[in-house]
Amino acid sequence: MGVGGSSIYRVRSFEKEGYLRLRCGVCGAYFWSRVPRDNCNDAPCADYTFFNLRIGSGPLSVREVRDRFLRFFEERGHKVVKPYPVVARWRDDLYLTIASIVVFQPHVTSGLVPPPANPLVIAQPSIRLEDIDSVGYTFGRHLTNFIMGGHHAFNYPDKYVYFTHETVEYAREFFTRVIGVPEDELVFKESWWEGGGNAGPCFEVAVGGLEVATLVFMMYESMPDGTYREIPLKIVDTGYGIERIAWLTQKTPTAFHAIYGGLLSDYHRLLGVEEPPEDVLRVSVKYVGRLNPKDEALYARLKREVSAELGLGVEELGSILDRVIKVYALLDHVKTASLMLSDGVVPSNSGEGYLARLVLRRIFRLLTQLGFDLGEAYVLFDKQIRFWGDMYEQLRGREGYVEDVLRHEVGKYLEVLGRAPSLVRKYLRRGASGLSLDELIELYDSHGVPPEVVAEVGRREGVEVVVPGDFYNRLAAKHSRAPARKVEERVKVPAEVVEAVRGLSPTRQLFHEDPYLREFTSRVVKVVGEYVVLEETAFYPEGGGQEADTGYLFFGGSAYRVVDTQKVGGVILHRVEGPLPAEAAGSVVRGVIDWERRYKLMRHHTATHVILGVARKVLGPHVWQAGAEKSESGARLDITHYKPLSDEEVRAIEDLANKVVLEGREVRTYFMPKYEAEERYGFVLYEGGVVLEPVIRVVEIEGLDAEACFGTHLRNTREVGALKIVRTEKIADGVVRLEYVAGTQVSEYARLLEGKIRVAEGLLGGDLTLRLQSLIKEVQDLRSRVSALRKYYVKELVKLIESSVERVGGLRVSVIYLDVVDSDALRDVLKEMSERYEDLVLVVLTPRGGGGLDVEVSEGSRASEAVPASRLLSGLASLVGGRGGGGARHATGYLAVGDVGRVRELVLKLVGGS
RNA sequence: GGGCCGGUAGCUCAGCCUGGAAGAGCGCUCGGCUUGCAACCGAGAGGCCCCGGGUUCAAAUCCCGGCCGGUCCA
Repeated sequence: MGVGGSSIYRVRSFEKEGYLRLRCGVCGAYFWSRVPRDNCNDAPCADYTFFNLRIGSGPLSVREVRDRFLRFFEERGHKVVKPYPVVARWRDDLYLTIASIVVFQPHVTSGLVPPPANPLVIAQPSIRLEDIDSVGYTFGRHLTNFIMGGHHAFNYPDKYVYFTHETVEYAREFFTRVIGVPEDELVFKESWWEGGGNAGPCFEVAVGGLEVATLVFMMYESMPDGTYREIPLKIVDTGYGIERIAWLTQKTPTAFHAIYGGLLSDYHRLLGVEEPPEDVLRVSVKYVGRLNPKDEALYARLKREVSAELGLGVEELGSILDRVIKVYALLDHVKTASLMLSDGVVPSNSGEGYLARLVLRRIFRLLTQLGFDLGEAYVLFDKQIRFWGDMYEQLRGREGYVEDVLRHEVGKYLEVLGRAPSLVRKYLRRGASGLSLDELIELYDSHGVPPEVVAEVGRREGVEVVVPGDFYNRLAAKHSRAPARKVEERVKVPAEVVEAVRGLSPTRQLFHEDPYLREFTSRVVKVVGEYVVLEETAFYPEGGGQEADTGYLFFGGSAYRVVDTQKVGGVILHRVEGPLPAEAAGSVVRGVIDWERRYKLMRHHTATHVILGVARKVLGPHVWQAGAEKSESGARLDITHYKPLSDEEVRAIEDLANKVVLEGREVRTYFMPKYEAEERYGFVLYEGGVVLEPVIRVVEIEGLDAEACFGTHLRNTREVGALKIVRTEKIADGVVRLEYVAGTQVSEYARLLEGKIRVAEGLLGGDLTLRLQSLIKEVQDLRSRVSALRKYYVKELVKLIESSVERVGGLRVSVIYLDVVDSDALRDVLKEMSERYEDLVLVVLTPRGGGGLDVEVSEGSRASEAVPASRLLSGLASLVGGRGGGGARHATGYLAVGDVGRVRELVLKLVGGS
């Protein structure tokens, strides 16, 4: 395939059309152009000059560019593939669809599954949040959502489609003929692409300072040591920036004008921001290609230079740009959030939900800065949904959900902001002056209070808070030491066993052919220690959230208990108690599974599909499985939902689920090509997890649910018997857990409840409710009696103290011994007495385990000056042994003697002697 | 999934760093002042200091482990 060295960049078209290989005077990269030029024609090396080009196509909308792009490649033998959701549910290493190739990773790129067509073309809505800070400032070069036009060819060792030459020729032809870019303006810059563990050379295609496409030739795997290894599959991975191309053809001052059309004016009007004169934008846009406005110094320079050129005040220009950039950012962010939400993302504090919240919070912050009432934010979403509804079909019909979630998120955001002032004041109070960077970071990191808000509160408190310009960079630096640790798969089968069964042919899965099969015979393939491999088996191996089967293997007149079943590759391993003799290999065994256990598992598994399908119906299509577990005794299912379930909702789910059970819907299981299944059922298929096989097993409950699932299921929902939700709980923000039981476990559960009630009634001696009522009354009576007695106790105590007072050196001293202690009442008395008599020294002794005495010393204010309580106590302790301490008016401790009389004498002596 | 912050009266929180008699404001109850209300003045009730272990003479406070909430980052 002619791969290797830099020759990969020498493609036929360049030679044929007379392109020159040149070097950029700014960035030093090599590039190809038909005419000599000093730079690579891409920002930031070049200014935007595309406004001055004559583009043959005339102005094209985003939709028109997309359609032309698809048609162009369709006419050249590419099959058009329908776009995928922006939330990458088919991947567990990525939350968002960040490029068209993501749609085919990792199942196709790794070679496990053939692509749906080859070559193919797709216009994939994509979301990238890493440049979210720049959105608006660059007038549209950065966007958080865009349509990536990708044509892809997958070259296998035994099937070659096309590679570099054709790819470059397609690009040349598309841009010159379909879009009508003058060929002399077309530049192909040599570059290197890396991502997702793969790498390869690429061309960046630039026109008039604008990069409009990237042509990647994925051919290496990035190794951990930084080197590359060639992979057997060579992939053409291209990305055409549909929005940028539309901008190029429309030559509007910003990409937002080109993309959002009439929405732009609507947003200005709604947000109360005046549209700036066109020359302000025209002049500014020339600079934003070159100056990165995220850098504050460069943004300031941009304002200076633009205002000089226009003869406007820097201040005036600055305030225009600051506001209009926020409008642009809002157009972009609201569209991104709408796409994410309508794909069913539930905002949360983890997972993809967090990314949705991140975008929403930025929106709220921008709106607040523009003085817009957050309560009205939905209007902005509504506009976008209407505007884009016929181009992005997932947006339609989700308005209610978007509005509801939005209201909910605004509420949460306002709550955080509401907490901000007191929080900031707290930080201000404890510091000497102002706030340190660490404190600012902590406020944002731990409490979600952005530094602007901190500064604002600080101002109102009369404290100047300095926010460093690179705050967010510093924050990121603080977080960079947190490598995402790979979740370690729990190893359930020892490595040497895995090694020993490698290469064995897959076990025939009788449990799929007939999930009701309880007994079978099979030849033994291999015995590895306590593990047995059979040719075929009805034992279900743990997987798909269903526990492993147990049972018996019968061999040579003995029964061997199967305690666990696991699957390694396609080989099923039975772990038996008491090893099977090695000579069993080759002979026939009889297997019997523990049917009662298995049937309970099947009931709970099918019940789980029912509950999920029903929850989606009751709560809405944003409900996704976030985890599940089925056991013999019950099952639980975690679903994404943005608020806790009400009792009514739980009841509705339970009722509808039982209705589905009663209706006796068929549960069908079949194997189906992956793409056909996705087309038919959508990505709800992957509720239980991602499947990396060309043919997937689909379990479908008629009219309710279809999931890719490995588990064993009932034939009909009627067999579930009955369903009872026994508990719901919010396990994380945006995730609700449902626990339920099915079939005979419902009666088991009822029995459990009954048992509890019976035990309680046994303890109470009668009817639960009646006895509780009378008990409560009894407790109340006892309480009032106790408080009456306590008053008496207090009075007696006071009498005791007063009658035992001895005068020593101008102070009253009382040493009393109590063997029944009501410590709350005692403390009250001590406090009161020491306040009443300022010359009182009061020592209370109570018995302590081991023969010693607990001591509490309480003194009036004057007494405490003469003989501080703690000194008195330590004096005692040093004489008789013990420890203790406290303050001048109160001290506690213990003494190592039990002789009250002796202690009394010592106290009198100590007080008198001081 | 990980980091950080928090959980004390009905509510909002202080006290925790540096262990020694559980606090404030609002709300509540009663009384005073008022034609009445609000305000004001006075008195009072209200606490498993999230749970479980540990250290200590002594834990709201220190240590360990949980639970719950918040937040930031993947």
